[in-house]
Amino acid sequence: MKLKSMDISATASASTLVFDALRKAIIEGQLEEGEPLRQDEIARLFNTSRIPVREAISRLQEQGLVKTQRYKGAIVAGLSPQETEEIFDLRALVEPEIVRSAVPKMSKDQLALAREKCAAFSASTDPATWGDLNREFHEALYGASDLKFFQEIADNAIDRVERQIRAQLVMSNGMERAGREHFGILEACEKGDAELAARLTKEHIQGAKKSLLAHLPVG
Amino acid sequence: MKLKSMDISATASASTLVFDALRKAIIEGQLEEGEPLRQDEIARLFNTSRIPVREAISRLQEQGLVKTQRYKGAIVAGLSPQETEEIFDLRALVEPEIVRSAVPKMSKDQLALAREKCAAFSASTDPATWGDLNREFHEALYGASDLKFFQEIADNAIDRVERQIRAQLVMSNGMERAGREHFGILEACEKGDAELAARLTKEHIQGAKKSLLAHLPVG
DNA sequence: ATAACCCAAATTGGATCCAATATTCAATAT
DNA sequence: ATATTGAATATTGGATCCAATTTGGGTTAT
Repeated sequence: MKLKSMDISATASASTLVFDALRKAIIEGQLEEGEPLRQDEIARLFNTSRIPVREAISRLQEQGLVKTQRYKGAIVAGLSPQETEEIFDLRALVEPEIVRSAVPKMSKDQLALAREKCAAFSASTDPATWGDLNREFHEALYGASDLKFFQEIADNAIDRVERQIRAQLVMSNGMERAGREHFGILEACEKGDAELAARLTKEHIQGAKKSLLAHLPVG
Repeated sequence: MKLKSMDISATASASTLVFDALRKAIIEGQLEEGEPLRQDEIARLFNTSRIPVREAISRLQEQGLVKTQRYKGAIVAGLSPQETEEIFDLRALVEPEIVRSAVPKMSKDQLALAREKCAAFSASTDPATWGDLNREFHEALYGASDLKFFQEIADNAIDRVERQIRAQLVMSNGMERAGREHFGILEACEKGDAELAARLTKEHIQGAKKSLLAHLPVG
């Protein structure tokens, strides 16, 4: 009998590793907005040449996470208040559709996972983990949806405002409100009420946007 | 007095040139779905090395226009009927919002341009130009909107289904219907009726989707 | 002292070369 | 005849080197 072919190694290419690491560093705020990305420095950090670094940077640019200028290099992209607002509007348009399509397809296991993530988020007292836990809850909710392009867009939109989301969570009662709203969305999913879940998701995002804009320079 | 530094040349980088050329070739259907992109061959075509080609391909992959496999290279990405349907659903969600936001901001000149593009589309008898003219009309409509992320998404979505759009236009009465609907949308814009323009845009996209799916293998 | 200028250092863009992997096809065993 | 093996070829991934451009500091003229 023949053995099943299984990719033991599954080693990603160097450019992908660099891409993932830089993306993570940017959305987590370890690299500040406007900070230049020096190819040579990054290459040394990852023990590679500049070739994979350049490929990673060009992909990051395509995702809007960095901006590059010819012969001047790449810097971490930032968002104006208007741009931030637009991204939240985009999320408020797209993500309710993802939830609506996901609700009728959620399995017991997926609901259990979502409930677990919801609880973990509400229980966490370490601000450093809030961003990840928030995202894990939303991903658990969206996982049952088969709208993969919608999810791509939501993922990228969240990437771009991840820093603002984290700021919003630590703000005033941001964490408490998010926890409450998550629970409401989860309950709607458990009841199988796709319309309600979609509406609450939209309100959740719009609420986050409002509370964020209220604390922004221009408003 | 010193001269202002102005980029006379404004020469784009080789990777950008390759990227633009490949993107154009893919969405226009000159490169067929599934066709492999050989780095060496493309490099020779553009008189460059493979480095800029690889950068271009990685950006195309990020946009979903090609798929790559490690050590196997890139092929032109295709869409299943389900994926095509999802992209049209995404367009039907996003593009009406762009039009809605654009209507109150349209200048006389922009309206005149849109009318011109609308007429050019309806008047054209050369199927090879229909895709471009269709796109130019929509871009003229969307131009006044300041929702740049929404437009990025619409542009990419249209890129991915450009081949299907072209097919839809040459199908049965696709061209005639599109011309009529374009005119309706334009009239709503000229009246300043943003709601109507948005609704007609949504129906325009949903109609194109339906007529496309009706002629697709699976349906 | 200040502004214009010029040259060296830093940085990016691209070309060439080498390594790793996949593919093809002929040779061989069953 | 068919399946398997293995070497030759093709192709991609990455490293190193060179060219083009920007940047920063020192020099000089006013």
